[in-house]
Amino acid sequence: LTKRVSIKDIANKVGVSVASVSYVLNNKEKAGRVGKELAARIRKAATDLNYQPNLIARSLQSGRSWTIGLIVADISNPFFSNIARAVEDEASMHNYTVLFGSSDENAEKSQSLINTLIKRQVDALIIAPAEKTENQVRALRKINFPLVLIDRYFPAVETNSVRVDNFEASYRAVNHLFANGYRNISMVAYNTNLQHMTDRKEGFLKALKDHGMKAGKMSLLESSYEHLDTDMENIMRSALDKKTNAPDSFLFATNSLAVKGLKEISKRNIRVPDELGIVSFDESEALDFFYSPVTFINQNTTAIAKEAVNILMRQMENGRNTKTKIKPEQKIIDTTLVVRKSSGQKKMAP
Amino acid sequence: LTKRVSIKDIANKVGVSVASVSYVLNNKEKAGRVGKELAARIRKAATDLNYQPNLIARSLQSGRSWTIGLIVADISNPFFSNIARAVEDEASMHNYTVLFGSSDENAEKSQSLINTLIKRQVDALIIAPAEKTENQVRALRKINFPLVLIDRYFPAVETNSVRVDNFEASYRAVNHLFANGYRNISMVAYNTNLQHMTDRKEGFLKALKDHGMKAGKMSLLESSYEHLDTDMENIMRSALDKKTNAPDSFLFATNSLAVKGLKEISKRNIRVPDELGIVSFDESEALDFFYSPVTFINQNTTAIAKEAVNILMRQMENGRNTKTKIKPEQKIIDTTLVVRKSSGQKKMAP
DNA sequence: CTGAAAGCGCTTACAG
DNA sequence: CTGAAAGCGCTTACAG
Repeated sequence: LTKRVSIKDIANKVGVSVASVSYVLNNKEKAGRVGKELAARIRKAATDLNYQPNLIARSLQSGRSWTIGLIVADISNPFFSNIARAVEDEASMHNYTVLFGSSDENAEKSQSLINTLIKRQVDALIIAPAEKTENQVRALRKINFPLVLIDRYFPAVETNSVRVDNFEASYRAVNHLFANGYRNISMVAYNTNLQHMTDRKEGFLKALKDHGMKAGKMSLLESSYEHLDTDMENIMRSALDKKTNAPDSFLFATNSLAVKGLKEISKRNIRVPDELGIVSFDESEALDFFYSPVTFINQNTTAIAKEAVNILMRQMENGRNTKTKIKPEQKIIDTTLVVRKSSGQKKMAP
Repeated sequence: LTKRVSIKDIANKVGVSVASVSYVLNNKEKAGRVGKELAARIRKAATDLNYQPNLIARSLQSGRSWTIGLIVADISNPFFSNIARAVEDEASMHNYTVLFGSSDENAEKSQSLINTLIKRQVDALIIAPAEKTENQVRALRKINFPLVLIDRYFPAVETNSVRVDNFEASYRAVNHLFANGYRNISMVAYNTNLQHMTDRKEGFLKALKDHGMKAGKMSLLESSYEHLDTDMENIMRSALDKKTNAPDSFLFATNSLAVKGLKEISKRNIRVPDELGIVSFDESEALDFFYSPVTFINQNTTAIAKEAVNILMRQMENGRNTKTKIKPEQKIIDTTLVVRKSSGQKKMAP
């Protein structure tokens, strides 16, 4: 790698001090500084030498890296890659670049990513926190580190967060299924204690109750994240192959669960929606291409990402101007229930 | 944000020089340096103060940022988000972190991303280059910047690259369709001059020729990237609604094209594969869930990403040890044709 | 209008 | 065994 040209090289070439070069290149000649003619020569030299400022040096000096860290469960999951794209776009509008990492829902990995990103001096973090990382978030709050949680959140930790109303979204989905004639509704969720998932489950259970439907042992089915494939195979088999009192509809709590569940449904000769209704959280191509396009709860990933970045920008700006401690913001983004064929009117058994 | 603790704070607390602290924290006490007892005290102080080294300062000093830049067309495209994930994992094994950016197939945006990443002192770049960015790659080569192209490449530029044999993959796909009775095969591709796309088109045309099939004006259909939706609607309409001599099969050159194409096919009452055969490049959930699961050419994204990172690691290592200029590596990763229902035996018209 | 100097947090030859 | 000092590339108050 050939040696990069620095401000010093320009100074030498023009025969002037590095200070003058720096002022000119930062457009700070005002302040009664550097004549027009000299400024022009400096700029020309910079162009001629193809000078690119070393932002690392500038960061060390200024204490700002103009970098945001993004930690999600898995960047290859379409929900998160859509968020990543929107974070990238919004951050770049504010001259920030994004460093990312995938936690794999693992607390240790999450801690290690946070440490790495902080050592790299990111100015702020956007985190979709994994289970059991509550204390990691608390520690960040304690040092007053600019931070916003997305998707998931910890009710007991006062911090910025952007998410949807998961309880309400589930509740509404069940209402919809009920209105279309389904009476034996099952939810398939992850067996995690993360609050957003708990909210989805509780919204589901509350809706069952409000409609006078009982929650039996087939109502709330849970899969682990680590053994998704085998868990989902078992769950779907025991539900779909049940002789009596089998579920007549499913609410999937995430797109990853829906994908696995739909594959099991496809294997069997079940007519959707005639015999089985389906609703899922999250947008995904799988839902579009399932033979009976799947009704889904659309989370506006772009809005979530945008809002998260903007909260950080605003607070960092304020933090620089005032000494008063900043009050955390909790933002709820609206969801939309996109109704399609999979949850159409149930055909009653003859 | 509370002030971060530095090596100086530790030195003050223990009553020792920053040099000693630095040596200990870098496990360089050997070299006849710092007694065991002192080293222990320094380490304890570091832990007590919750010291995290400032990697930006270290980078400025060492000239290495331990950061890799990744530029793709769009991080929210599953092909690229899978690559991003694999790059992340492989890079992290070598203690590198990843900065990413999406070029949107736009040469100006690509240049701006390259500039940003270089100013941020990334040690190397992994780029899926957009059209008309050949000179950007040349400029990087000229300053001997560690670089590897993935997915796409420029035949006229000698540089590292990792990709598949696109010509061969297309050729094989056509062979497969031909063997299953299809004689009026269309390819749907992007209207770009990028070589990987040209290779796919040429493999297709060569196979037609070798099987004695003529390439008519319905054979090679091209969509723009910018107006994908409307272009694909038009392309598919004119092909599918043709009264005579309509295509009996499609080879889609990317998953994004396939998704749009399959939606148009779904709208019509066409039986796949009886009336229409389909093969696509790239893995995707859409292909799995199409009512007739789609045969696809699987590019091993993990292998591509891993290989790209490893080429960079190897060359940076060598670059540090020798003065001899490094020879570029071109690596071809094998593809697999995953045969499924959509390209099954064609039913002859009665 | 302009230069010399200090400093951001670190590493590492150089003296003792 | 240990400290003082230079330097990575930049910015910015301080003197002139």
